[in-house]
Amino acid sequence: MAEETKKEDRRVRRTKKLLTQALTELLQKKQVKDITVTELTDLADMNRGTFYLYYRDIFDMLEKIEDEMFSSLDGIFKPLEKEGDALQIRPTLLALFQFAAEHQEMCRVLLSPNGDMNFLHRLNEVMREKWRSAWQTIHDAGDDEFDYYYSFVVFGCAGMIRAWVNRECKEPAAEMADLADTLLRQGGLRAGGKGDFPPAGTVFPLAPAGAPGRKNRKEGKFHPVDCAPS
Amino acid sequence: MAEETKKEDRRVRRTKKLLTQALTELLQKKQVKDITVTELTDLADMNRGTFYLYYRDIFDMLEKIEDEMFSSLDGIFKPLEKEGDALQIRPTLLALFQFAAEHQEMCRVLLSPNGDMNFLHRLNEVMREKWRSAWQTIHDAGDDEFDYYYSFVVFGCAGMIRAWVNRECKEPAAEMADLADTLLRQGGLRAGGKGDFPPAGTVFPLAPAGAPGRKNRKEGKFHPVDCAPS
DNA sequence: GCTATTATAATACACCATGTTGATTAAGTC
DNA sequence: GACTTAATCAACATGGTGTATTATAATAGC
Repeated sequence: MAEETKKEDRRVRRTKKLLTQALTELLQKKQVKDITVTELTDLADMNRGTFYLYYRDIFDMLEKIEDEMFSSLDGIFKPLEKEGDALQIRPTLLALFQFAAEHQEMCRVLLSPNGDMNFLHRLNEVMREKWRSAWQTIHDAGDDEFDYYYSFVVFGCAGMIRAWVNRECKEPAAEMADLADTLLRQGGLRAGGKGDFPPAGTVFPLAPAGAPGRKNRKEGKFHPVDCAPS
Repeated sequence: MAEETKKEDRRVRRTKKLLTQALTELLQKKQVKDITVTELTDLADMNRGTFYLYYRDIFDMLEKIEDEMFSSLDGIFKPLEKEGDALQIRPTLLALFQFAAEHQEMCRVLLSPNGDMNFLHRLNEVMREKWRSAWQTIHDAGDDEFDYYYSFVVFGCAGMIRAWVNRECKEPAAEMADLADTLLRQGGLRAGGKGDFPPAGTVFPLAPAGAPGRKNRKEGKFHPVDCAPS
């Protein structure tokens, strides 16, 4: 990952930065497949040949950007998984949402309709082993169930992140981590409910226009659970 | 959607079918962006110009295929949402997994690393209103929370489907619906657990090599909950 | 079965982004 | 200030694209 410890030439940094900015801008308007190298370098105001000095094509560039994002994500996770230590679900969730906030624009683009499935795939890969230990600690079930479980969890969190960055990360990351934590522990239907939770098999009537709810709602706060200190 | 009620010419059906087959085959090996019209029609053994009679480019073709999939999904959902009737979570989940099984190959491709984010986006749109009523029935929370909730649910289910179709839908759709139902009602961590579920904030120790669990596991069955009759 | 209709094949064409090269100029490093 | 490296510029062959035109085959309707 960090095979280039020595700092890059200032010109290289500048070039890559300009290209990344231009790509981010273009991705707001059009799909990746419709972006040409010509228009990218044109927007970045540099020679087209310069692009090929670093990237094979637009998709390759996107992948390299994701590389950097994931190596930064690894950096966030590392202190949480010292060998022999413990996996902490809440701090891991918090780290994930902080990561999303830091790379807000790119996350918004990558999880948008024009986005990149490979991003989700790689996120899945990265998270997998982190959750396996927690899963095995409390479950009898085998690998198959774990596969479905963690796929649900990671994709579910990605969905939350998608909605969150689309609202420009209005809520603090800690709140999102709390919400995700609650969803994971209490279930999507139960979390935040009124208390009289219907059992499985319950048929929910279609809510009328002036539906109940949303009155005694705490200002900007969801349903905080206590948080494990790091 | 069904703007063409009159049956298409047999030749048209044949052409579209051959093209779809060829595209599905190519998508197993390479990314959408690397597939050319030339090689597609070459594989389908037809003239290149014929492709342009129906599609603008490869991506347009993929989108049209998704159109047909979603209209079929609508067909599955319709009988479940008669006006004035009730939204039934479990049957809806079952319909979703049956839909995925029917379009197994295409779902596998669309949710793969080479897949299409727009597919997830459209799935999100379709499911949104179906869950809102159930949400409002039992929650005080407002729209923001709902956004995060349903994004979590839909993406989470998509993750499960992804893992499922990657295993060639080994388990019956009903089992997957049960598992999803349990995940939604009891939470991802609690579902299938040993009973002594740790409270929020618990720190999970990293599981040792020969971890406990996976012994008294029921053959091919997860954790069935009772199912609401339609 | 015959005819009118329509889809596909066959071929040709201009267009443009691509990817690469070699020489030149500019910028950064030490 | 000299050395090193990055970015520019111009040029080029390549290949897929999208479209048009004509010919041929399959289909649908009666």
